[in-house]
Amino acid sequence: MAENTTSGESLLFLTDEQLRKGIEAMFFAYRGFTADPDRILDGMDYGRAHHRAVHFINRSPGATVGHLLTILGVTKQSLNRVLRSLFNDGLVEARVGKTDKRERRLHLTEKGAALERALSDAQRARMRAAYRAAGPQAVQGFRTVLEAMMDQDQRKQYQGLKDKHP
Amino acid sequence: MAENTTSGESLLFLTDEQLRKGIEAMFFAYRGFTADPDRILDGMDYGRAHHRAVHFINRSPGATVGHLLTILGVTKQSLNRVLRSLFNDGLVEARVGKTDKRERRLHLTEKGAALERALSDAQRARMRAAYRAAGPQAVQGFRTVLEAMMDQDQRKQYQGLKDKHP
DNA sequence: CTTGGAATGTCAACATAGCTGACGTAAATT
DNA sequence: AATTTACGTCAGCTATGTTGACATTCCAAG
Repeated sequence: MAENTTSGESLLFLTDEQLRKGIEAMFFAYRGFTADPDRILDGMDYGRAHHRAVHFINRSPGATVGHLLTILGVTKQSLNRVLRSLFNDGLVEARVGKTDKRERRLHLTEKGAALERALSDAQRARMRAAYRAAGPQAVQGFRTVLEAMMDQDQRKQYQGLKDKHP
Repeated sequence: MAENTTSGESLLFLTDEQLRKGIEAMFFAYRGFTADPDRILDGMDYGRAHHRAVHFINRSPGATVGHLLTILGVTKQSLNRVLRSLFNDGLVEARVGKTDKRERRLHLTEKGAALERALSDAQRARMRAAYRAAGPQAVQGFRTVLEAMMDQDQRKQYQGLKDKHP
């Protein structure tokens, strides 16, 4: 074995050059990742922020505004602008909380669900193609590295994302 | 084998739920990915756009403005605003092209290189930690999936990024 | 040699999506 | 009754993107 090893394992994947390539891969891949939904949203009065809101409302129906705020990591003023337009256009509706009437539980309307479907179909199609081309083994690694790249809090939110929420 | 298979290979990794988790992983991971440089830039008069410019100028010293434009995928007006401030602050300098005098070949100054180092050190540190935690096998998969997720053009740019350019 | 087009800069105007700060209201909690 | 929480909103600012129009310089081809 001519390679530089530590405890039997090559560390060549930790060179600055390799890390740099990883950084650039993230940059270019993220562009691809958002390209298709962006194309759909372009022309409508919506943008990436609306996409994210609709995505997570669909993902956690009945989520409160506060919950959405922590997931998206933006200010309430910023989110509110987005939600307002989604309300006005009838894509999202808010139901007053049962136990706590201050809360507004968010739900997609049929129209909102349709947009969400269009957006996520496009995004999933790309993801599916990439997954299929790369194979299950690679996908496993992909997910592992991404998870390791998150902040603590983000990782928790990510992992706890199946629960319909608090 | 109790799993659903096609040509001997489980396709469970292509379910909508798996794809959705992949999408969300990209979302949260990208936040982590940019968090550290953003923290450094915050307070200076610079933002993510400056980071990207400095990164790619460092990566391909002598690159022309046009080259940078195609890599970054923004308009010249947008890039110009960024470059102007980098010039004014003495982080980047432009040398007139030897053969084609219309071109401006971009280079980092010592000061610019210092900022680039600070930013990329931070970003690489996170990447390194993630890589180390995930292991070489996972990193391989990570890169494979990301590459498959890019657009054609982006992939070419990504792959050809070692060349010091035309 | 002239001319067309390429590489670049720049002015102006605008949109999106983030931010801070301040204030208001209703409902829950103490 | 007083305080805190959840949410909304007004106002203003910043960063980064966009179009469109126009000028300069210079290479390259007719």
